[in-house]
Amino acid sequence: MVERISDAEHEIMEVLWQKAPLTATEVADRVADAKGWSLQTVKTLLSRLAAKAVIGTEREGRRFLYSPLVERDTYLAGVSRKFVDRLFGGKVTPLVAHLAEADQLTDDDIREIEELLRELKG
Amino acid sequence: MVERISDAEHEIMEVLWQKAPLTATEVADRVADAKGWSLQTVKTLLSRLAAKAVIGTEREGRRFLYSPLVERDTYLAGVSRKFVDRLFGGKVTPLVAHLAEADQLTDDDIREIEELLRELKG
DNA sequence: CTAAAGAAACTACAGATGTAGTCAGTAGCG
DNA sequence: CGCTACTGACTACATCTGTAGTTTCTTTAG
Repeated sequence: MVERISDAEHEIMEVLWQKAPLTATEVADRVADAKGWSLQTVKTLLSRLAAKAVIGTEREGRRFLYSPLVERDTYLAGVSRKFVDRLFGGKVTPLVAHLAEADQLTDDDIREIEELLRELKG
Repeated sequence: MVERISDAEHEIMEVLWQKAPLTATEVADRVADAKGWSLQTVKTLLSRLAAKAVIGTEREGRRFLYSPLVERDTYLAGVSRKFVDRLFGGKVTPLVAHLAEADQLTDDDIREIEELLRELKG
């Protein structure tokens, strides 16, 4: 089981999932727009992720290169599962129903999901 | 927007959503099986929820009766939305796809969701 | 060679969270 | 009427999170 990743840490992971390996400074540059964190904050988050063995480090001269050790898909699958378990007793239908009620499903979404389900059955 | 409810607090909410109003002791009894928390812990959680105005209190003699002030549906809708936004860019399809890949959708689930979608389309 | 700049390591610190313990008041039992 | 037990209020404390500051080492420019 992948260790819990906090919200801030998740932002860092998204950057690394998009491109890796990256140095701390490169990661900081890429989150700067969205979050405006200082370089130090990003380094702290990278350290914590490394401590959890969610990312790996590789020395390159006097700095480190960071890369994810966990696939985005693997992580998302785990988190989704926990989420659905905890809030919807493990059933996906009520979740979809909720999102639908809250008008968060467009017609396109519905078509996409239907197609996906057809494939699953096929 | 409903204030953030922590995991432990959520357990308490589930009890109150199932039946309310309840006294602190009653809530404690109902979570005891699942979580084994002390009465004091439950009281602390109830206080925190009350401080967040997620539950309301009503004096009954020398004790309090607690009831949810937020509907379960409302809460779930908000949380689901945040979840899907944060992890799947707001798209439900990839979430369903993930759950499906992880074999967390049974044939029955698929049929249920298909039916739901049919209804949504009217 | 020396000083500045960059990088990691270590330290900080307030607020949230999980999990209680203790204190003080009150209501009922004997 | 005094003591016991139940209840809420207040206090505690370690860990996690968000968000850095400070120190120390090293490399590179002048």
